[in-house]
Amino acid sequence: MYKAVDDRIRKALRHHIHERYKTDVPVVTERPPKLAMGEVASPLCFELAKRLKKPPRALAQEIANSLKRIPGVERVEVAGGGYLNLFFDRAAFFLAACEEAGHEGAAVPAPNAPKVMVEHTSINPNKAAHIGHLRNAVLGDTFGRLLRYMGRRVEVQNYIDNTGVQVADVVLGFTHLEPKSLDEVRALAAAPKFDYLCWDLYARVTQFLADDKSRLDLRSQVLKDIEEGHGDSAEMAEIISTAIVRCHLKTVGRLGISYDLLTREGEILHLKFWDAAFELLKKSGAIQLATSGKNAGCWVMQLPSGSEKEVPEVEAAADEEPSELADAKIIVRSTGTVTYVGKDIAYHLWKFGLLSRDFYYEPFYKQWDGSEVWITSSVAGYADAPAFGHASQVFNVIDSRQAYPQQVVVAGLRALGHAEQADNLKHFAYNVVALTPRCAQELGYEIPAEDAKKPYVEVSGRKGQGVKADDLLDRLQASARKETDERHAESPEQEREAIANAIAIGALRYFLLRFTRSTIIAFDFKDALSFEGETGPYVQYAVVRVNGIVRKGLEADPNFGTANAANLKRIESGEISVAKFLAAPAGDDLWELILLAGSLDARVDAAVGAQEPAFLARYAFELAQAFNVFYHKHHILSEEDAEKRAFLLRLSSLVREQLVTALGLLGISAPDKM
RNA sequence: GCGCCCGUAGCUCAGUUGGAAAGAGCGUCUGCCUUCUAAGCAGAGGGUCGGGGGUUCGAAUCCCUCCGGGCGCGCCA
Repeated sequence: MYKAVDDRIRKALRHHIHERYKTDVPVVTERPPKLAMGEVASPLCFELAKRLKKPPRALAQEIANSLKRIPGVERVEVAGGGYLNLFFDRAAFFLAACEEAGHEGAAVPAPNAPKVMVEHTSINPNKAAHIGHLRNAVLGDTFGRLLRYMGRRVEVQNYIDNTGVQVADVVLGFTHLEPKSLDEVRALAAAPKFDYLCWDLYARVTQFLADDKSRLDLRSQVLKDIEEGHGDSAEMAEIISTAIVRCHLKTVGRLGISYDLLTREGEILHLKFWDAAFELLKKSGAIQLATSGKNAGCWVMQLPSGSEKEVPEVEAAADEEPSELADAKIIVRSTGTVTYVGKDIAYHLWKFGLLSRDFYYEPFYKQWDGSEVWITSSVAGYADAPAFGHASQVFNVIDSRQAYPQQVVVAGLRALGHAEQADNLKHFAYNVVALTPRCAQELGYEIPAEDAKKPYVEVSGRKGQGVKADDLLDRLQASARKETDERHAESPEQEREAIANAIAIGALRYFLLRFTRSTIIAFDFKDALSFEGETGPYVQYAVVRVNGIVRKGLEADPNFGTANAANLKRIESGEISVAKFLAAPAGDDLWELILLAGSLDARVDAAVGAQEPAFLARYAFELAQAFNVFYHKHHILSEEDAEKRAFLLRLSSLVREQLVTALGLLGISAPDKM
């Protein structure tokens, strides 16, 4: 609601200034620091003053006097050196916010609307998921929810690198360290906690390879077999990666995460996506064959150098390649094999529907929400598969260390003449999850003395270090369950379990979302397991409190519900006037809560615009906090003025609706009680 | 060496395109449960926004420079 009024104001100001002064200045608005300064302010007169060479305050006064009435705005004032302060019609805002909260969220997009693709999770299918993977998945999932809420058509993909070295290493573990037959591996893969078993095995393989470098040849052979897709190694890799993917889907399912499609690297290889992309790249001149120098024999891509300060050194000897080709990115090795960036370019051409090839598809797994996730296939698949791909915009949720290869993919699209797609390919970058030194020590990892003083340390997943996602979830669940059991001993077991589950997920998702993307999260059990302060459960608790009011009201009076419904109508019709409860200054605190509750649209818009789910997490917390203050100040059920009680009740449920919506976008549910 | 990110309260972090007196949580100290669940609320204390220049009517925010930290730059993925 706030955004709607703000948009209206900006539009009116822009129009007014254009008409009156025959000039255009950027019309920026902001929330003034104090309520006494109104709800929307604009400093545009400072800029206008420069253009017109007139004092800003005088201009502001002129505009305030001549501006036509804007719906929803009660009055305009001039403040400070020339600010325009606009004051909302409080009662109208409240009624409109209530109206909007009932059916919030955009309409379902048309089947042929432009598609936004979000790729996230993309965990190597060779071991259990850890906390760092969860940050990726939760960020991507939340962003997808936000896009859907804004009415975009969204397709969520999870890329599976089932033919890479990481899977090869685990195959090597089963063939050389254990050793296990194909059938034995098949049996292990069907048993629970296979991802944990591989976690440990992978760490052992890392050590095995480090002990004797010549063993890397073994790995190369396994990798080659897997890529070519034949032999026992390939079959074992298939068994392992498929089973691990199921483990991952189960783990992220606990957090309410699902996908539309799993795309596998195997198909990109087997269906020759690269061959098609290679032709395009060669034909367009996007890549060149280096004939001399250190990259001789490789097909390379020259990245547009962003800076002009590149000094054209003349150090290159006559027989050397011009230096551009020497420091270009290698796409095809001198052996003729394609690098991973090359495959990624092919994959992204497919994402945008620019490749002459497509995958086959088959249903793969029933997800937590009952939906079926599809997986790519090399053999003619289901005719009734949904139309995947053909995105107009792509977001890749990938950690920020991979910024460079992502740039190469964008440059590749651009070099092929797909400037629009290059612009619409966004690296949704985030920083990794590290551990606090204390946490690392708690887990038994040795850390160097100089690292012990740092705020965070990175641990090695290759060595089997890190916090496994399921372990963390189990701990959260157990902790929430203990608390729930103490508070609700009388409730049935199943209900207590469900409450504990909601709290555990709320705590974890909020913890991962409260940090902005560029922040390195220093993970610590103490913070992650907290249910107090700025946490998910704090927000859930505010919702529970509103539920509690209604429940208590019903307990005290069986007619509470019908009386409520009647009062609602009287408020909507204006029979009960809410303006008197909101008039300044006595009504300021209530108005402030309403204003915040009505600001969900603005915050969602900002979160999507900045690609920053943390904005919404913060909003949910702020609103919960404001509600808690209100809750302590106004005792609703004992309010003697019946009209005021009705109003306070309506306000409470408005807050609840907005909190539930915000939490839902964060992937967090609010239990009835907790 | 080149590129990207970061430096804000004791600790962990916000501060959405430059805007009106710097915020939150945790921790510390002090209060508040016979009234809608204290997973809560109120209050106290705590900051040269890494240092220094500059642009601007206005800078934590933009530019330069220095200091300190992280990451990336492979015929790995």
